[in-house]
Amino acid sequence: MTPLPKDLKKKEKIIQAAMAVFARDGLAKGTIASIAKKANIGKGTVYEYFQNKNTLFEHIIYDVFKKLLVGYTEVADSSMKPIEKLNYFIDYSYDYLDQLIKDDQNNQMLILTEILIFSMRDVLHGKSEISLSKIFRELFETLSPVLEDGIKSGDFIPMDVKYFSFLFFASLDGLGLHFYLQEGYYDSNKLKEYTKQFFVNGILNKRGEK
Amino acid sequence: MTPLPKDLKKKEKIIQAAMAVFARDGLAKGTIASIAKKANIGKGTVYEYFQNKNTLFEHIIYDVFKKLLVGYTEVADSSMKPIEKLNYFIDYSYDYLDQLIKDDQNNQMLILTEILIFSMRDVLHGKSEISLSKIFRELFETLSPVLEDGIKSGDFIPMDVKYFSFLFFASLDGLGLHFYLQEGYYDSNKLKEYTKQFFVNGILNKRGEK
Amino acid sequence: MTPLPKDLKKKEKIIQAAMAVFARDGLAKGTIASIAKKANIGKGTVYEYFQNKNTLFEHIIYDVFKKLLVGYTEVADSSMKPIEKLNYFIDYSYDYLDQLIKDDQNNQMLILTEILIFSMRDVLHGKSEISLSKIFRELFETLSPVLEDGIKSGDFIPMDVKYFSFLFFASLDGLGLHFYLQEGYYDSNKLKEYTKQFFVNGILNKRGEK
Amino acid sequence: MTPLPKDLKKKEKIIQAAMAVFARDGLAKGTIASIAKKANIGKGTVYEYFQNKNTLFEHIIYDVFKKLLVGYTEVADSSMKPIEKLNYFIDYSYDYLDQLIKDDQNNQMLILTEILIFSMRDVLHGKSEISLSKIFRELFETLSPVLEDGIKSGDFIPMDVKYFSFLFFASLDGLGLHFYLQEGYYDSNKLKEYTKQFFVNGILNKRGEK
DNA sequence: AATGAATGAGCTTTCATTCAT
DNA sequence: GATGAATGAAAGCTCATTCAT
Repeated sequence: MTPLPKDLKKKEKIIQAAMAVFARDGLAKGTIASIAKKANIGKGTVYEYFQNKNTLFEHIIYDVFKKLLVGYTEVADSSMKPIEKLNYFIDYSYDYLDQLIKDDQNNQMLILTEILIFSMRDVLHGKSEISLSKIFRELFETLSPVLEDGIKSGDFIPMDVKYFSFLFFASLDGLGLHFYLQEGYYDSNKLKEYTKQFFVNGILNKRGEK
Repeated sequence: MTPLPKDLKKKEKIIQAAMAVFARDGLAKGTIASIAKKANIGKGTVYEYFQNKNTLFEHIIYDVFKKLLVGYTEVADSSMKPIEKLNYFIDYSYDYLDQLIKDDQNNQMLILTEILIFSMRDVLHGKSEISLSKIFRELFETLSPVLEDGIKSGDFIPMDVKYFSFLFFASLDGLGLHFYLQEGYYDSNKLKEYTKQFFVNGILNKRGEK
Repeated sequence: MTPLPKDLKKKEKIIQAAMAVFARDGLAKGTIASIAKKANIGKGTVYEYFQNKNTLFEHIIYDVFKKLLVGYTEVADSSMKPIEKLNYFIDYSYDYLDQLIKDDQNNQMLILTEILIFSMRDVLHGKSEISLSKIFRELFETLSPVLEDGIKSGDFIPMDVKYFSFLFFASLDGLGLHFYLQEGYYDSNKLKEYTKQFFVNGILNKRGEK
Repeated sequence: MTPLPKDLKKKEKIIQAAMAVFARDGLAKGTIASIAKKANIGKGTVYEYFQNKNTLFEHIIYDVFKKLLVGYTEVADSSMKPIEKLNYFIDYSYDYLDQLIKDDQNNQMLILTEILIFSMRDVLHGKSEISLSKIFRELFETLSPVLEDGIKSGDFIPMDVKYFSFLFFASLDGLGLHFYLQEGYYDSNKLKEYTKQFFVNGILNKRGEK
């Protein structure tokens, strides 16, 4: 692979530093100064790469979503059967969650929540350039083709895939948030099994049961 | 009804104003000045009732949870059958959500999210007096006795009520958050039905089906 | 003795409380609120007895000086011989100092310094009603008649009593201040002896020495 | 002479401005805003050079003491005889006092008093990093070697140099304070002579008088 | 391109003082 | 007379952003 051009590398370094800082201190309390320090660059340099603090955060959002999209799309595009895919969506989500929570350095879980509230505030004030709710929907709908396949093949019961996808991701997000908040009070594997019980069994077409 | 004593009224007025401001601007960006202005009082008066900004926010948290707890506890304590209660938990939640979303004045949905992120940050830094994760669990566990009754009566399949309660509330929270974020892109009634399909049907003991 | 009228008693109580607070926190940082609390009265009541914070402090100054004046005047008016009186001025001063320093409650030493700096600032801005430098001179000049007597009787060498009085009190003040500041690093009795050596011996008319 | 590097110059400028402001208004009432204005810089810039208001004042203390120490040490290290040195200590002090009083711009006399009360308060609360009473003692003890020399050479009577040094400086400080307070009511030269009479004659070993 | 010194708007918080009760 | 709730001016301090180097 060709190495990233120097500029991109520095841009990436700033984003990484900013994620760590915003996660620790929040978007409002996190300062450009500490981001610059963490990135080992000058304060002014941040402004060479990003218009302002908000823009920087929007780039973080973009980055986070890109990574999420790639991950879920890979699962959706894999050669597994629909049922396996759906199970894998859940496994993948819980693994991802575990990984986010373990990432003490960057506290990505908090970044996700900052993104959430930033997006909600954006709905209210509508200041940012990009439509954040649309980006969320894009993510949700990585599940839709899987569901459609499953319905076609008769594995899943008929349903509105748009709604199920939303239900699936929104629920998982809530679960992730509160799981983090409860700091190991609940067992991740047990939750995963319950989640599968509802979301996978809930739409399985139990043909053998007739 | 006897009116609230004058100071309680003013304290309440401040909390209402603060909720509106924090919802609109966030905890960090929302200023005491604008809270005071919205409450039609002097800046200094806020400090007569609350030690500082954070304490004020913690009072809001307390208020919000109290209201939630009372609501769900009432449902749990009602004379309905377990299945009806579970359904009603969902109906109640969606009604509550609708009401929160419609409350343009106070944007309570955003307050809930601010509470969420405040709590998560609290897990990270552990500064506040009260254990916020415990308060959340208290809320979750309003559902537990309902589930236990249902299991005893044979209406529900055996399950770990602690986990199901968590799964239920955490998912509903995620759904609420993203439903707000999507601003009517999804239909609330359709979502409600789907939610019931998974959470109610998912634990029904289908005796008649053999 | 007839008891003080109720008002005077309360005025006195406020002054006592104010002295304690100003000594501990300084004139600028000491608050009316804490004075009122210490005096067990309402904040507003302070303003019934004193126009404002500065006036209150000026009353303290007046009180402190009155006490000092009375003390030194008593010594000056006593039936001792001039040499004994001069010695006693020093003894009295050191005893007073000891007492001030031991008064942990009120830290009167700090009050004296606050008065000093208040007076100096007054010289600069000239805001207060009373001439503070004149009040200091009044205090200084309690020593003058003693000196004049001593000169007349031939006990003391001829000198400008006005200057010696100033020298005497100003030096003692400096000694008191720095003695307090050094917190027992120097021994009070040893200092007292040195002080006598300079100030008493320094003006003795050593007739027997020829 | 090479000019000070730019930042040292600005740091110095801030200290000068702060001295003027604190002298005029006191440490508590003097504001960062007025310091910045006097130094022709922005408010925030003050915080680029000093952590906070107290730290700034501590730097002033350090500066003032350094200057005093250098001055008295120079006298002590000069090639004069002990008696001359002692006389010169007094002359130097009165000259310094004259100069402080004449410095209308900075009112250094008031700064010294602010330092004094700051130090006393520090004894009470013990917040500052540096031991202020120790710094005062360092200053006092610039006189000690002079006295020791004089005793060895037989010029001075035997005495505890530590105590005499304290007595000397503490008295001079008191004299300075009250001289300032009396605004020319007393004549500086006459006071100087009296001071010499007590402090120099007081310890002279009058060998020829037998 | 990279920097960090400089800045002032803007924040939280304190508190002397007022005044209705 | 006594009170303390209410207030807003005023302060210390922070930090996003700019800009000369």
